[in-house]
Amino acid sequence: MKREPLARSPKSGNRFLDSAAQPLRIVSVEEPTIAEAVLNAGFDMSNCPVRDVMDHIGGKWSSLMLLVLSTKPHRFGELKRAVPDISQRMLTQTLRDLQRDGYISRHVFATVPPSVEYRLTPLGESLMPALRALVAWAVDNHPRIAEARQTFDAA
Amino acid sequence: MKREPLARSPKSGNRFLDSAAQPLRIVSVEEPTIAEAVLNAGFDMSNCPVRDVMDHIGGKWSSLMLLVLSTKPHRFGELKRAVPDISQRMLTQTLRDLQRDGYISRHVFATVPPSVEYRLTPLGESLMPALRALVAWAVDNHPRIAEARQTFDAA
DNA sequence: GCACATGATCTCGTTTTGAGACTAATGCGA
DNA sequence: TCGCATTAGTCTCAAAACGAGATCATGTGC
Repeated sequence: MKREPLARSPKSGNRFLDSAAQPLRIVSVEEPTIAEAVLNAGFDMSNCPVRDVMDHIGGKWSSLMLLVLSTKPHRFGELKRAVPDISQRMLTQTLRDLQRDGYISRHVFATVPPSVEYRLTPLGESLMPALRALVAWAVDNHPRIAEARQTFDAA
Repeated sequence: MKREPLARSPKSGNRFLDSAAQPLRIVSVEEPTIAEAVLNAGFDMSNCPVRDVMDHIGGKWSSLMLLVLSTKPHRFGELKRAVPDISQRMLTQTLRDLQRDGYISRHVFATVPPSVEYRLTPLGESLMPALRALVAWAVDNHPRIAEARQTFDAA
């Protein structure tokens, strides 16, 4: 259990507005509250869906799983072989989290040995364009990132 | 040990499928390898840029930082206030990782007390459209996810 | 019997994250 | 002048997440 820590308690709340009461001295630019920043980004912070969603699909294996499942449904063992360096433990957990959030569905076949198939739900499908866009960006800009990293590490 | 509290050592920074050290096992006969799956998704797995990039911008705070910085440059303290529930330690680390990968730049002003400003680089800016698309999706679909989660937890 | 394959869980140890105290030089009020 | 706040971080320690491997139940082929 204890699968909850990922879901931040709502009352650990973000008080974005108290910053408005803090005038700055040195660099006199007034700062936007998180509410503003986030509104500029195009969403409402009131119940912070961003972190709620991003923390899940941004998990170490989640996006990779979704990507693999977007090609066709996979069984547990297929996924394990498709992503060789995921531990069985994390595979189980990632799949369950994805299922819990409604991105994928799980179908058990009472064969012997039993087999379990995972596939994207419509909700999961609807995420793919945005996810692929991010992946495409990653591919295009990976060299630049590698270069920046090298430069940084040299210093 | 390997405390290295803040500076992630360059060598440990690449623990995701180091393509050189751990070649993909193309063992499966009947199912698509990760390489195939990922090629279908539109990129080359040979040096796995996806996890390399996704694991960073998909980090717990990275995307939020980028989002906030996309509105305007921020100082350290501003960021801290803008995202009240990030610890100073994680803020420092997130910013340094982002800087290392070339998403943001860091400018120190020798005022007193000293101030440090962070801002998006052109590379960071170029990521924003894709990131915003993901955020937009998150906002649009958050209710569905919450519902799925509730349904799942009920069972 | 015995090994094998399935999907999943348990235990253990390592890595990453979180909470909070602590640093430096200086400005401010009392 | 004492004390306290400011700046951007660092340090320590505990908690959480993660990884590797063993284990489980069960039926098939040998």
